[in-house]
Amino acid sequence: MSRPALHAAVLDALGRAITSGDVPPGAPLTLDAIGAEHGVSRTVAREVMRMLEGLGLVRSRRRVGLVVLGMEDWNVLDPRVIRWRLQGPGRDAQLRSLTELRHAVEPLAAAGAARNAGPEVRGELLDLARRMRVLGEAGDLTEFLALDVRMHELLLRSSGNEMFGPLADVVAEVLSGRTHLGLMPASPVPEALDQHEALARAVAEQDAEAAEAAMSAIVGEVRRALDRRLPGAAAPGGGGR
Amino acid sequence: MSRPALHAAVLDALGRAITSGDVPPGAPLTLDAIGAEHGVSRTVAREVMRMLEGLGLVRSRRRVGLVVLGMEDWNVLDPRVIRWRLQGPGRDAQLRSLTELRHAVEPLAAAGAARNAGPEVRGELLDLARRMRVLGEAGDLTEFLALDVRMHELLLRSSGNEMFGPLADVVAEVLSGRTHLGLMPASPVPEALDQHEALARAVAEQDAEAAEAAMSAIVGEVRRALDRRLPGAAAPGGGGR
DNA sequence: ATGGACCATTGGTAGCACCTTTCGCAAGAG
DNA sequence: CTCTTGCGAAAGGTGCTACCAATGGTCCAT
Repeated sequence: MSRPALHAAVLDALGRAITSGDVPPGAPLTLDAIGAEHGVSRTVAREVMRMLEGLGLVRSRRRVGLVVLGMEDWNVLDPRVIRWRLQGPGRDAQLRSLTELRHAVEPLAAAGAARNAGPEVRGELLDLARRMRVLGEAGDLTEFLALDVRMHELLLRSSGNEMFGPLADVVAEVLSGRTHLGLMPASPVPEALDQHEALARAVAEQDAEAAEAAMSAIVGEVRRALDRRLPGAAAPGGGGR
Repeated sequence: MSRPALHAAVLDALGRAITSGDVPPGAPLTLDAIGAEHGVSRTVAREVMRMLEGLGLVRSRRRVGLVVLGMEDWNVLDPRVIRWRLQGPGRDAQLRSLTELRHAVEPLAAAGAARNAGPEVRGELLDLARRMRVLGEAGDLTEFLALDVRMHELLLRSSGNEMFGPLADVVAEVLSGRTHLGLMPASPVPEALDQHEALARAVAEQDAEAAEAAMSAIVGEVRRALDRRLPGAAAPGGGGR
């Protein structure tokens, strides 16, 4: 609280309100209204507005104020937007989208890591896989989650592609969201442990193809589990509008 | 130019300066300096700073001013950061990274589009492929580029995953950058035309697997062409530091 | 319908009080 | 003489208020 979290607080409130659909697209806001609502001055309201504008959540127009934009204009890849959407009603859809994104990116990242990771990273991966087995079989979900997150982060950041690194936060959110939402079995299934071990070994042996396959298997399994638990929009064959 | 564009101009200048490495990480800026440098008031400088902060380019600290952050903190997925990096010295690396990202995402997006796209989109895709062949064989690179961009955009936006849509801008940048950089042959190779046609047909027939394969072939070819023209960091087998 | 006047609201500037953080300097200890 | 400790001052972001300019809806008059 010692931090001047003034901007952050207002930004968070507005961001959540918009991404949750609480403030629908097209709704008009004004700086004064924001200022009054949150008890801040016009200046800070303006700066918050600039940030929201940067995130594509609103657009500022003279005489009319701030117009809330629709999801098609949002910077849905921005970590803040992701986090906001992950709370609020769009959570399931967001989780599904992010998992598909993971399915796209992580296998390639694993392959890249197999090619680029240094000996230190390779060692840590093996160590992580080993400890995951121990903790997984012991049923310690919390610690298991931490290792899981760490492994994926390590791979994304060692992939040699700086565009993949930031997705580590996303993966962390998805994994922890999945765990805390009770979408995980009480104890990780043995297959998951095997797959992570295979993944770590593939990277350690610099076998890009095997790493890609292993990661693809892991995320694919996650995706299938998600579809099983959250029946919804993914029904194939339905024509769009 | 009718727009005041004051913020935008300063933001652009600062963003380019930072992402190009012209202003190195750790360098100190102050609001007053920014204001004086660009002839704007402190307020504008502050709002620009807030946007830069939102992009992860700088961090504001009391008494010290704005410290420029390193690339690991940048929001490298933000369209503005991408655009800035696409100009300036990091261009090649950026092009390579983005192409790899495309390689990750676009095949899945194509598969999604095959499942989700409505008849209207499917029709437009077929039409696009047809016109691409005509223009490609005529050697009209500019118009060809426009159609190419449109096709990829259509697929990304129809993929049913809202996380993929924003990447359409990225793809557009990459494609146009590639063309304008002379990385394209004077006339598109027939294979590319065939592949795009196969892609459009696969989506039209709602054959997700074929669409994924076709798109993978397209982007894979692009990637290989890029590696051929820009020898560099991608050498496999080299251990990290 | 069309043109013009009005005015709400953002865009931009200026200056102020406040508070945190850092730096420099001085004094004392070893 | 050097190193540590502590204190005070300055620097610079944080937040506020007040003010004017620009602009584009809105609405009225013709």
